[in-house]
Parts: sequence; C-alpha cells; structure tokens
Amino acid sequence: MSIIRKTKSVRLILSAFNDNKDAISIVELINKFNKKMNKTTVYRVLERLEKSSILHSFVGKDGLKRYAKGGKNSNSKKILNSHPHFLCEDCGTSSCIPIDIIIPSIPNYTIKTSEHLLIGQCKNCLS
Amino acid sequence: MSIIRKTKSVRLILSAFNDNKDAISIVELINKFNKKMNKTTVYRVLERLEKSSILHSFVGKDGLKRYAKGGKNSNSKKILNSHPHFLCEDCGTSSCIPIDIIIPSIPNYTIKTSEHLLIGQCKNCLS
DNA sequence: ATCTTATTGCAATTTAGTTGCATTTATATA
DNA sequence: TATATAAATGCAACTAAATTGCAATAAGAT
Ligand SMILES: [Mn+2]
Ligand SMILES: [Mn+2]
Ligand SMILES: [Zn+2]
Ligand SMILES: [Zn+2]
Repeated sequence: MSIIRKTKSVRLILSAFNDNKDAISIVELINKFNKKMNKTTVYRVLERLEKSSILHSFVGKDGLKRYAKGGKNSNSKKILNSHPHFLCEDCGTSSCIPIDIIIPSIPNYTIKTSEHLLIGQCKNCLS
Repeated sequence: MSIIRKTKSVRLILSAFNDNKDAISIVELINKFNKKMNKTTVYRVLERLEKSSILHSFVGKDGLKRYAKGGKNSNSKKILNSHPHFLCEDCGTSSCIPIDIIIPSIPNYTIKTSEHLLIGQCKNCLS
C-alpha cells in the first residue's frame, strides 16, 4: 500500500525542496511547475510525499498549506514535542524552527499532535 | 473609528457564542443563520467583533477560520504567551485551552504572535 | 517485451472567502 | 420626535484553493 514511484513529477517537486531549505506553499509549487505538471498532480504528489514521511505540512495563518522537508515526527518518542514553524509577515517566507515545544498534558483531553505557528519578522526583513 | 452598532445580526451572532463555550467556525455560523442573515454579513460581523476584542480567531488544521469568545491578548503583558486551541479529530469541536505556552526567543527572528493548535480527542469522544 | 496498476492530465465542480454597489438601519443631534 | 449621516446589510458576481471522475499514460515488476 502507498508504494511511491519515482516519477518525473516526484523528482521535480523533490528538487524544489532540495534547492530551498524553507517551507513552500502549494500555490508556489503550482506556479513554479505550471509548465511541467498539472496542479492536480502537485496536490497528489505532495500528499504521497507526506504519507511517506518525506515531507511534512502545516497550515499558515492565511489558511494556505505549506510543505517542508522531513517527516513530522523526526524525534519520535514524544509525539507532543513537535517543532514550530515561523512565518514572516513581511516577505511571506516560512521555515521550520528546530526546537521542541513542550505541551503539558491537559485533563480530559488526549493530545496526539500539535501545530505551532510563530509569526513575526525574519532576519532578512529586519531592516 | 470602528464604532460597533448593536444590530440584529450582531446580537444573533453573539448569542451563538453565549450558548456555546466552544469555538465556532465561520461555516457553521453561516449555516446556522442562513435564514437570518447573508453570509457576507456573517464574515463582516465577525471581523468587527474581532477588531473590538469581543471575539478572537484561529485557523484549524483544515484551514477553516474559527472564532471564540474574548480578545486575543486577555493577559496582555507578554504577547508571546497566547493560549492554545484544541481541535477534536473525532467530533470536530474546538475550544480554547486556558494555559500559557511559553515560546523561547529565537535568534534572528522577531516573534510578534503565535498560534498553537492541539489535536486529539476530547472528553466526550473518549469512549 | 508485456502486464499491472500507480500516476497523471484535464475539465468540471465544490467551497471558502472577497468585492462593489445600491439599500437599509442604528444612532447622534436638533 | 423628526432628520441627518454614516455604519451596516443584502445581493450578485467574482476569485482562488482544493477536490473529483475518468480516460490516458508510464513506472517497475515479471
Ligand atoms: Mn517543519
Ligand atoms: Mn481561544
Ligand atoms: Zn521576511
Ligand atoms: Zn470530540
């Protein structure tokens, strides 16, 4: 189940992530590859790469889905220690922040995953 | 600027939040009031109530915007200590979690706000 | 080389959210 | 209370992200 084939589309999309250490929104990828593949293919390739733990995703404050390199739970053990994502208000770029955020357990709730979005200015935009 | 009038629409929407301590998505509100007001009005009333710090909003993992009672920075002082939101995978309900999440400062980034989404099962769905 | 089925392209569709403009209505003030 | 004025609303058209169904293509196993 969920065998991933190394198609031309898969290779192209992976190359975009190798060139760029930041997170990339689906819309950016659709535009970037609008001559190379259909937008539906972009959605489906990203979906497969996420299932295969090659990429992980998060949703920005704008509601747009973004992807970045690596599986979601790199440091397995504690599921709750997921890393936050930074989103620059000025230039729109986003990136993974390699720290752990600890969530205390909350009575009456079972927490399986968490998403943390940090919003502000990146180094480039701090003029 | 941004005077808020107590219109019928405003009262109706506020009543929905008084009946329900959970967060409510815009889509739910549009459906709930589809006989009482236009969807555009729902968007605009919510926008005003948020600006007036009567409601605050966050975006779920599904990309849908949700609103809940109260202003964003109830406990002003530290902007970075914003409360997380819980989202139940099973029943879809979401709610404010009244705890503070502390974000350590990160070199090269200026963080102004943060969003924390906790995903799992709520008490009702833990059968 | 052939077969199987995962993957892709394409067009149509769904859905959330936005915009412009004419009309209505809350509320200040005379 | 009557009037003025600007806020708020309804409506229809629109934008943009994401999804779906299906026929055609291509990766990779045999
Ligand atoms: Mn990440
Ligand atoms: Mn809240
Ligand atoms: Zn920036
Ligand atoms: Zn639940």
